[in-house]
Amino acid sequence: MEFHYKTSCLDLRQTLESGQCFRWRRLDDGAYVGISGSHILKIRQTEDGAVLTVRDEEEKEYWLRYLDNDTDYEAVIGQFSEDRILSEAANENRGIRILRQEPFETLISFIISQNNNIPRIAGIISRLCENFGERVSEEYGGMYSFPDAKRIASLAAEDLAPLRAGFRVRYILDAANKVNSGAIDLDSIYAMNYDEGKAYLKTITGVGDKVADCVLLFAYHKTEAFPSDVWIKRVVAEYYSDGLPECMGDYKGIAQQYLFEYFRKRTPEKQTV
DNA sequence: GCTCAGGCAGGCT
DNA sequence: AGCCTGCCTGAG
Repeated sequence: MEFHYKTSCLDLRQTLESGQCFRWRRLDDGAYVGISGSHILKIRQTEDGAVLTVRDEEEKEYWLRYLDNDTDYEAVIGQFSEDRILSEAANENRGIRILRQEPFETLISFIISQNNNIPRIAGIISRLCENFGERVSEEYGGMYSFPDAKRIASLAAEDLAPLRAGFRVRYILDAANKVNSGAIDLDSIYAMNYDEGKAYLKTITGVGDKVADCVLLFAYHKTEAFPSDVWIKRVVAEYYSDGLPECMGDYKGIAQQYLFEYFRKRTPEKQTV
């Protein structure tokens, strides 16, 4: 079925190519195809929102949640208007959504992201899914699920060599083992506050402040998280050395995404694409 | 050869 | 607590 999702503040390119997710593919006609869990979506931009191609009503609801339909982005952007730079960044990138992704996939993806660049991160994740995920659909040349913790925990470091993930392999295995054994219960993090969730995630080897913040923001939608990467550190050092503006409130994570895009666009020589 | 990529662990002070 | 340093891999 096709569902016409009428909404503001949803730009597929800004959202799906923002670096918060790594598995969306852009088709020749401009539409995007993605998979999350066992859910598959084809989505195409329209003037007033997007058209979703899904199997049934239940799938539609899954994807609306994934796309963070419940957050009022207009209101958040309005709140940001008190800070000139943030306001400009937000308005220029008003189509960005903070996705609600699957926790385990998000955890592994951002462990892989450390000291790495986006094309390579996407390549490693793609090889992980093709080698160890399940081929859940023959559409679009074959769609693979993200392997679950049990599957990855069953592997040895040498099995993961084809990923070419380097020193991150032992982190991937530690995370999968902790989740598989129950030492880490990812579902329990939904009910935790930001500080609790961060401390909990950091008990996984290979998860530091940055990775924990990305997981809390892009999987659990804890918008207080402000992932501080090399780009944002430069921005904060130059414009917010006295502290982040009050108007960010509990939406620091959304502000971070706007600022990240805004400044990344303005330093093309640093881009790796 | 070199540096850098949306960092982190481990060791040091 | 805060500062180093090394790290797989591949592109420029």
